[in-house]
Amino acid sequence: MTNRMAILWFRQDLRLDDNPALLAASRSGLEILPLYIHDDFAPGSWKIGGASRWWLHNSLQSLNARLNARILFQAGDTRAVLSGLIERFKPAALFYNRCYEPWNRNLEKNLADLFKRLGIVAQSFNASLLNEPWDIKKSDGTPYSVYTPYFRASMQKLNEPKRPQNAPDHIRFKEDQDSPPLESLNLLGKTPWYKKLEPLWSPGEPGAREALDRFLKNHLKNYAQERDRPDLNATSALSPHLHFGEISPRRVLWETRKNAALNKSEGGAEKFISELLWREFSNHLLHSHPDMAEQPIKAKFSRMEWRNDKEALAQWKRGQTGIPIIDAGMRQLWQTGWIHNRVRMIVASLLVKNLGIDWREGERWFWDCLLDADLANNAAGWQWVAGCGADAAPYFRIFNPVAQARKFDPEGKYIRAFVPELEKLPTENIFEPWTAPSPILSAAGVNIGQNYPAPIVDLKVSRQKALEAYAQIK
DNA sequence: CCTGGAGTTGTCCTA
DNA sequence: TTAGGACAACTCCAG
Repeated sequence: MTNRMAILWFRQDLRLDDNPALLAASRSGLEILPLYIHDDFAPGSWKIGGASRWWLHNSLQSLNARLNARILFQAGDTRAVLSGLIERFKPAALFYNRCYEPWNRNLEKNLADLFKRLGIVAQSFNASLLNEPWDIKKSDGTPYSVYTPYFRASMQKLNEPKRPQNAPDHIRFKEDQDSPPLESLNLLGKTPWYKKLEPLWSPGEPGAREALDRFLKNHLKNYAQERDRPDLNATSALSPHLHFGEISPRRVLWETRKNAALNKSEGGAEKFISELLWREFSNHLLHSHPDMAEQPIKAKFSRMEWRNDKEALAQWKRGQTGIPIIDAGMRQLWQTGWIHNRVRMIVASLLVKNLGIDWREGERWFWDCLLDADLANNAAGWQWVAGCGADAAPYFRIFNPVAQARKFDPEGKYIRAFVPELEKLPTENIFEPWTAPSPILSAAGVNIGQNYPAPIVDLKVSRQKALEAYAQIK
């Protein structure tokens, strides 16, 4: 005999607003048992990274508080946990939202069989994307590989978007269960390195909504102009919130359009929505190229011979390359768990094109350090920079980190924030301190090779080498 | 099947 | 100082 209860399985949808699985569960009239399973079963290098673990811990804590501390926390094999709970509670139904990593897609397929065998009604929903990756197709039925036509096709579907659904007024929980504490998931390591993140971020649904509102109020209007400026806090920084599903992309789209109509911010809104669609496009690509995180989309790139330079890689990771904008970016990543998008491109370009190191090394480092580490977005970004993506930059497009810094950090403010040893250099010298006259260096207390490294790579020479290497595999 | 237009994010040189 | 063209062709996509 079945209980009048349902399991609501939370995954990358840690919110109450516009959460279709939660809504379906609450409309079912059944008593709800909210469940979270920590099962770090991703293959190879894709175990959840250190920074993401901190975010997840805090996001779960926030969600649990919003659910009257009713979440049942479980660690272990998802199939085993679910079958055990189904045996024990005999729920009438199970509700969850889908995930899109290949291993999660496979898990969901396997679970469908399990649920069938156990005779339980399971319903899954899309809470993470505006469109399902497989719903956008060219007229011949095949997936897109170029962004712009993908964008146009998606926008047609989004002309009449579904209105985001508010959280249910009332949730009827199943009677008290003994639940292991959140701490039993062991998401936080012993070293409290993550203390430094606490003043910077607010994981959880309320923090996500605050970030959206702050962005729309202060930065949407000028987004098209200011989005590329790492020295301004002009981006939404919603990426970690979106990754963990603390805010719905439909909510973001809806509120953006509302704000744009009220404040005549159409230009900024269009650009911002286009960024939201890049997230969709990455998931579209991941769906048509499930091995995209490991293998170049353009097959000829498997012929590329990358340099195995452990020392240069380590210097890049630590922000000790001697190129200020690179070091600022890599230190921002290490210190804050996030990098401005423009700077992601610059540091990635240096690693892949100037240092000649395999893009997958950078991809893995980002995976461990980023709070917004997301398989589809991370892989798509790295493949784009490396030139092996479906829709990549022409191979001769190699960022010059000095020119980029001059253009997008014109006063050197961003560099000074993360590379304090260069703080006192005049702005005209801060972008390439190795060319500064020695009296200026001394006056600023900078001693190249002593308290700030000499550049580990000659930008001009390495650019030429990269052009040749890329010409080779054409 | 053919055709033409277009393709996130750049750099460097020249006039 | 600044604006425009070269860098290279190739693939994608819509009609």
